[in-house]
Amino acid sequence: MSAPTVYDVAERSGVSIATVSRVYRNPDSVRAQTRDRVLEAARALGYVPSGNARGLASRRTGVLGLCFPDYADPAAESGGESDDEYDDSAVMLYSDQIIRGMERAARRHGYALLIAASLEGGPESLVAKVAGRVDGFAVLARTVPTEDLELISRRLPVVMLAGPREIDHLDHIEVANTDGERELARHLIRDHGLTRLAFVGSEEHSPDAEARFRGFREACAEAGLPVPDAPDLRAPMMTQPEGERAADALLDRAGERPQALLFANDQMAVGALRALERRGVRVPQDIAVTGFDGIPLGRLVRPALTTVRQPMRRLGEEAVDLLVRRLTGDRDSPPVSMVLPVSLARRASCGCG
Amino acid sequence: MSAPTVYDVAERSGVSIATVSRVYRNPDSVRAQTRDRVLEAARALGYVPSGNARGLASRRTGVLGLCFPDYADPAAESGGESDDEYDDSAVMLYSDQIIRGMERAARRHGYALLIAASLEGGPESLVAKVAGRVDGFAVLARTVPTEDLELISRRLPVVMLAGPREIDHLDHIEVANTDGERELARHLIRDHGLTRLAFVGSEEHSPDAEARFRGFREACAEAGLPVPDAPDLRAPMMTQPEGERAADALLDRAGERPQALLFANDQMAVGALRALERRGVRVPQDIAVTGFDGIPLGRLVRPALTTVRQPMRRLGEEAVDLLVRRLTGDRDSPPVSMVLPVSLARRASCGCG
DNA sequence: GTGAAAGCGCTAACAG
DNA sequence: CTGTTAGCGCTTTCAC
Repeated sequence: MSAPTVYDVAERSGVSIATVSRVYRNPDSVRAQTRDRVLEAARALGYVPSGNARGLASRRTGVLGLCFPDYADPAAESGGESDDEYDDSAVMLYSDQIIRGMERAARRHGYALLIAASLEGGPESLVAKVAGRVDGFAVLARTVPTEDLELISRRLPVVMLAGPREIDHLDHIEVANTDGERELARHLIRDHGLTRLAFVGSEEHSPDAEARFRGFREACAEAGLPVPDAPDLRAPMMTQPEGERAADALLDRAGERPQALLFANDQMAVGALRALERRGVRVPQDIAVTGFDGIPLGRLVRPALTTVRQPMRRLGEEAVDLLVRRLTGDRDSPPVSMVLPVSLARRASCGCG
Repeated sequence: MSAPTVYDVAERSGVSIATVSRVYRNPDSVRAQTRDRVLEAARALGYVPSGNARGLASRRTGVLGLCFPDYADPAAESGGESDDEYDDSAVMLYSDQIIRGMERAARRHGYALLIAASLEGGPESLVAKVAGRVDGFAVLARTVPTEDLELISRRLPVVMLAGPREIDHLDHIEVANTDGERELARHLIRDHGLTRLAFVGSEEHSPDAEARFRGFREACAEAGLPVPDAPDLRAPMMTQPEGERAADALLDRAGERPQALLFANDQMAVGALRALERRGVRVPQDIAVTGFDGIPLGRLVRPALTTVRQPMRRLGEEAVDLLVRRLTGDRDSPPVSMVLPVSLARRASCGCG
């Protein structure tokens, strides 16, 4: 009943355990005939090398990891209102895309991928579990307590994804939030001739939203428009319902109605679209709406949402490449901080397409 | 430089390694004061338990696995023609959905998920790698040589996903291909009053396509329509280009033009849509088109594709539940064969919506 | 509640 | 090219 080991295979094929090991590790270092005997015995016994034992002995696992928060999914936050029309089988989450990117890249380098979403703390926390079983791993921003990361990163390569750099000496990859929003606002101003723009940020501590707001300000400054000190509105959370509420609030304000609503993310923008439709305000004729992220849902809604697309897939790939670099010698070159370019998706909600 | 171990922690906190181990495994079995000392020492040293060592000693990893083929993605097969409009960030692949389902379920049960797409064979094959590092795993149909599975399943629980049951004594989950296609055809016949239906299958050995064809036949029989012995056409592969070709071929045939084209999968149906548009044949007015699978792309094309949606997400969840059952005692109850229900998505391409 | 000792199954020098 | 010999870092009886 208990699984066969190298000893069983060695005995059955009349060689030593070292040779069995070699057959699996470096087949060419064993005479073909011997190798075949070993393989045959292994086959007969149903032998499968224990990854744990190998890992223990060789101090490497051949596995890379990814920790992501449960809530890392803007799309998942929509909560109760699961429009059957947009059932979640269609909605690709951030984490899904990162996983895909990492999996591909990992495979190219001969690694497998271990994924885990945040559980609860304690000594048996998520990170510990992952960290103990991989050669290196990526963490989506704010998934893991900084303190834990600090600790773990002393023992194996860690790369932080998205979000701001929380720990100086860790490798870190983010997207060009500021550039993206600046370009988006610039497009609205220059190509559509809009001048009264409103930016909706977040009350939550969101460095991403802040960076985007900075981009917005820069575009205003460039164009000689008034440069706001703070977002026109901060939503309590960056969800669809809050976007809906935000749109209502902004339109109900006294004074001239803005010509464009720039939301810090797509979820809110999609919510806003709904509010505007309800109020009979036409998009983009009466008002333009934009988001940020490039979630697939943005393409499904009407009008399709103009937004800034984040290259999540590439984020995952770069993460793996970085980890592999660290694992293959380059252990102590200075920490990398990489900013991936984003791209503007001009769709109907701003008057394009 | 080398990572601290239980010994280091034990020494620093003045206890034995057994106690250190207990703190991580069963905190309550250690006096609070002792525990805190240990935890503090661990923290100070940057101690992270080695998953490999734990796995070796305890004979369990707390990890479940998934092997999926590289080509498991109907959506990925479209190959060269990457319509920028449908960039892949929007396209959720089967494997992505299964991963998501498995990850969620695994997390609920306290497991992490190890994923790996097929690499190459050899002793160091994909399965071996995964199999050696998990407590049990799921395999997408035809990812892994039957022979290997046969072997491995002697040592740990394996569940096969989708496709037909290749190995009798393995747990197996599939979707209701026959039921789904039957219902789809019935809908065309009863609700839209169509009588000349053409089914496009595959030349490849595809039990799924065959099962769907059976459903088609049953619906025909039920309705008193002629029951074909074989699909009206078998495409060499179930891809978009082949679907395009198939539509052309079918329309070029002598005799009355069919009123509906039922494709064995969405990819082909999407290709067909393109062919029909090119020829100026209107869908659904001149001819109805249906697919099978429920890929997101089907919702983006115009007209939106009527299809049968497979619950991939649930497939993943059920797989995990099954594995966990096997891992918690129920080792030798007879193999399960589960068929998940599918659902009809009536959209514009059949005349609905 | 805590310690001592014996492996878990493999890799990694080092010999031969 | 193959065998010998130590561990890798932890869990697990079994004592105390």
